[in-house]
Amino acid sequence: MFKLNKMTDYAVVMMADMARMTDDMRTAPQLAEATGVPLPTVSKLLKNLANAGLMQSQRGASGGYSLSRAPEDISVAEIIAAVEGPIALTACVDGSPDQCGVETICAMRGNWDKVNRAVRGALEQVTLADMMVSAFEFGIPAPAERAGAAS
Amino acid sequence: MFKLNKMTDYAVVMMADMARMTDDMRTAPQLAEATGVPLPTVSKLLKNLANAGLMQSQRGASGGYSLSRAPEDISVAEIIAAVEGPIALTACVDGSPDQCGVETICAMRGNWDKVNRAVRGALEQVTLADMMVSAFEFGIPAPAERAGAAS
DNA sequence: TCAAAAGGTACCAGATTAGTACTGATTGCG
DNA sequence: CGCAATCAGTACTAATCTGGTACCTTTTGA
Repeated sequence: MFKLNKMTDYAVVMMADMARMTDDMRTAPQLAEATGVPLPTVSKLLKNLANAGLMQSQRGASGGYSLSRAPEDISVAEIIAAVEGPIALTACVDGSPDQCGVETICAMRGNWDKVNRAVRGALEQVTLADMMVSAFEFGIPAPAERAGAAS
Repeated sequence: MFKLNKMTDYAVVMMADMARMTDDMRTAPQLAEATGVPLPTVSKLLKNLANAGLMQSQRGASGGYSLSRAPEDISVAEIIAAVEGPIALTACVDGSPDQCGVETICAMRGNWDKVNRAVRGALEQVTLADMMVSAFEFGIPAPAERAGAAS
């Protein structure tokens, strides 16, 4: 299905949630409360996002996290990369030299790079700001509507 | 990581292999031999590809499979869709009504559709013919080359 | 009628993921 | 100074998913 990890889904939701209140810092428990994602998971995700430079963290009492950039400047590609590692469709294309024992297959691996580039390019076009638009500006689509097409 | 299933990888390899000899029909055992992919797996994949209309199957003795279209007319998107189901990055976007119990998350699900469309569009640009080019025309890229770059 | 090949279903083992728990490090505040 | 709140990191477990296998049925040409 090509589905991305639930983690990435969470990450985008969390960042979108933070994007709505950029002024103040938010703690992991606050975000867990706001999104409904279990706290340990939120904490882990925030750590990854901070390491990737998408968030700034402030340690100590009254610390917390905040977006390091404007939502328009954060692409979905970056979020995915932060949570799941570099965006690549096959296991064989990055780093690991010889884990695929089948020659005929490996002969084609280089071509997956085209696909990777295409996908990465597409994901870089979509920003965090894009992900917020309809939900918070145009209202949430009615449940009946979602049930038919996309829930 | 965003990696696609090994199945899809196999599928592309198999189809590319078949594309090189469109004249005659090929059987599952032949393809398994040629690609090094275990026979039962090949068989399962061929079935899916045939159901998706990417291949034509001929039952009975001296039967087999053949591509139903020219390699230039088969997109990677189609192959992925045939093997892994419809291309959608989240589990929640197609069909299933209420499997995500978190409201805040679901409020944003509609926006993943943008990402899905972007990715699907990108994958539709890459054809099976594209996947064959360098491997069989320009030669296989050196392992050292791949190890360094090629994200 | 037989054998070869596709079509289908069910199942198992290994790998991966999501989630939890625990411990350590940093910093603001009383 | 020391406590408490918060981030940081590691290790572990349970559950899901994937890749692969086995077995049987159906079709069809010789």
